Amino acid sequence: MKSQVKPQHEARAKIIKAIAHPSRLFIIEELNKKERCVGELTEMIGADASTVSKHLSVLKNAGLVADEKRGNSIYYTLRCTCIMDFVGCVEDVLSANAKEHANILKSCKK
Amino acid sequence: MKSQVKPQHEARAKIIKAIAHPSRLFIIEELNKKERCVGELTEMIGADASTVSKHLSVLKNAGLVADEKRGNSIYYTLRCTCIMDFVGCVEDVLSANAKEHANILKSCKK
DNA sequence: TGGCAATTTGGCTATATGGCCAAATACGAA
DNA sequence: TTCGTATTTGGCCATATAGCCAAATTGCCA
Repeated sequence: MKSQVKPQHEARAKIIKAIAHPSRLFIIEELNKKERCVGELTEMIGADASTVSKHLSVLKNAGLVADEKRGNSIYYTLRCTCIMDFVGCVEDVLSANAKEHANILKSCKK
Repeated sequence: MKSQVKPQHEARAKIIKAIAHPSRLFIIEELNKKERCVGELTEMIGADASTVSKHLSVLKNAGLVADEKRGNSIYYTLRCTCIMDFVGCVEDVLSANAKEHANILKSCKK
């Protein structure tokens, strides 16, 4: 790989990796609707608070969310809503996969 | 997490995880330009052919690329070009992060 | 058929990740 | 200051991933 290209791809992969987890995807979608504090997200996800906190720190390190302390909770917000567009693209892939799978099944029955 | 929501997020995360690797991002970008066989990609990336082959199978399993045998090579093509739009979004995040980082440095100097 | 080139698979190791628990920290309120 | 709540951090284990090498496979072509 051209030497210059690699760090660029590594930086991008880091961001995408931060998104690539079921709970973190869920968090991103929730934060797209409205800001949430750790406790709320923890309850919605149903995992240990420490686990959710770590997910949030992954998202924060990637620059995808911001946090703000208010009262005695910390509220997280989504910094880049264009991520949600991407979820649409992923859904397209999923439905294309499902369709293809159905076709394979159909051709087996022939 | 609502029981119904989880499998959906797992399916999405699987796809995104497949994209979240520097070499695989590189492959996706190359295939967006034109189809390529394993040997070409291997040379461009500079890793072992078996490694590149495994990356391609990850992408294929996710339904992101398709392969077609021609001559005695196997050519891979990108199935969903909307992924490239997403890379633009990731770049936005990266440049926002860079900007913020610069601001922090600036405020330290004050 | 036999050999060659392209690709994939299996096996192994090193490293990274996700999860829980327990403990530490931060901070508002009494 | 002391208590209590919210959140984060550290430690640990189980699992997943990336990489290389070696070996197996596939299919073209002499």
